[in-house]
Amino acid sequence: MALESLDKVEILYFNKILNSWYSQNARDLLWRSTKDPYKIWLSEIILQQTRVAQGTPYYLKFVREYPTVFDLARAEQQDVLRLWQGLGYYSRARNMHATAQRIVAEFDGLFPRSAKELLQFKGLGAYTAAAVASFAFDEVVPAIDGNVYRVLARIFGISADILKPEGKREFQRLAEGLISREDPATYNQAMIEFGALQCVPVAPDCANCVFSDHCYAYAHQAQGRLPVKTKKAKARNRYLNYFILHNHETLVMKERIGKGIWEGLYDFYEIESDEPMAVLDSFSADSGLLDLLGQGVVSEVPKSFVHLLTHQKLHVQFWRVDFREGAIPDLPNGYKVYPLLEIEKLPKPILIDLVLKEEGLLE
DNA sequence: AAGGCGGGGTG
DNA sequence: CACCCAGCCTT
Repeated sequence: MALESLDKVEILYFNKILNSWYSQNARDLLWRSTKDPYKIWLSEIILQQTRVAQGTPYYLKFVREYPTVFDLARAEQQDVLRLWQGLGYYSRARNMHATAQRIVAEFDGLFPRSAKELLQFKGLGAYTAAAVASFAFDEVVPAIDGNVYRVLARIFGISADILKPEGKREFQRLAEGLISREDPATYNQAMIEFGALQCVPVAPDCANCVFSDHCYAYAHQAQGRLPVKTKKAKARNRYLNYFILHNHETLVMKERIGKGIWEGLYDFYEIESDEPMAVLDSFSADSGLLDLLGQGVVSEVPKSFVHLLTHQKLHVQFWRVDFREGAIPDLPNGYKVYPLLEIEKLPKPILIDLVLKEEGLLE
């Protein structure tokens, strides 16, 4: 479709095609059959940068464990993180918890009804605020996520960078013109669904698309280069050495404090370097560790893993260090001894959880 | 404006 | 292997 000549008739035509497609192809997703703003908000936070298939089990767990915003607000942050474990981007869980507490304390548990008001809460950005206001309260605001950017860029041939503010404004203007005034919620759901099912990132089936006669990208074979997104830096390497200090019934762990990956989660005694290093070199950087190892028994050869994050490539080695009877001595600040039975309750990076299970220290 | 933040699926 | 995913926050 030609963007310059977009008029009322074309907008109506666009919505007619989109609605028709959606009525025949929409998936039956749990959070679509409710108008409860709490559940809609919960689903949107979980689905940020997360596929439906991956997020659905977590949505079910959270709705069961915390059926209302009051239940979530009352929970301990550690329990919320534990339920979130494995989903990634853990700041989402911390922000969601803080927002639930604000909604209860300042708004009697009632979500404000406009996207503009919803933006004040942690974890609610432009997309999520619009999604909640539209889905729960039928506000006429376009919810533009990665799917929608892709659909708009391709059909209308827009080459503005979707990661830059200027580009976002251009898509925002276009979407504000397209959105249905009569049923904005269905319009938003349909756009997102169309991007997720039909106008997919790689190798879309354009020959069998309801917009094939009107799509700029199909006409110009530009599907591969639209939308335009500036590239992100390559992942940097990090080298983590973990020592699993334990005896028969206890295990040493620490909470990750402050900025960086896995904030608020628990892992083991750790030594890190920016380069691959001989194990002995790492020890010399930590005299306390030498003392500890001297009093324990390094019971297994190291196990190594490569754990990929979007922005970091972690090269991780684990050692088991067994202490016989009695206490594990002289731990540095932050490290604590936990009974094995309590380890299960702690929120942990998925890699740490995996190793604990492999080592038979956790069910 | 740029960088940081998880984990899993797909070709 | 690269690329992507119902983005947001901090600096």
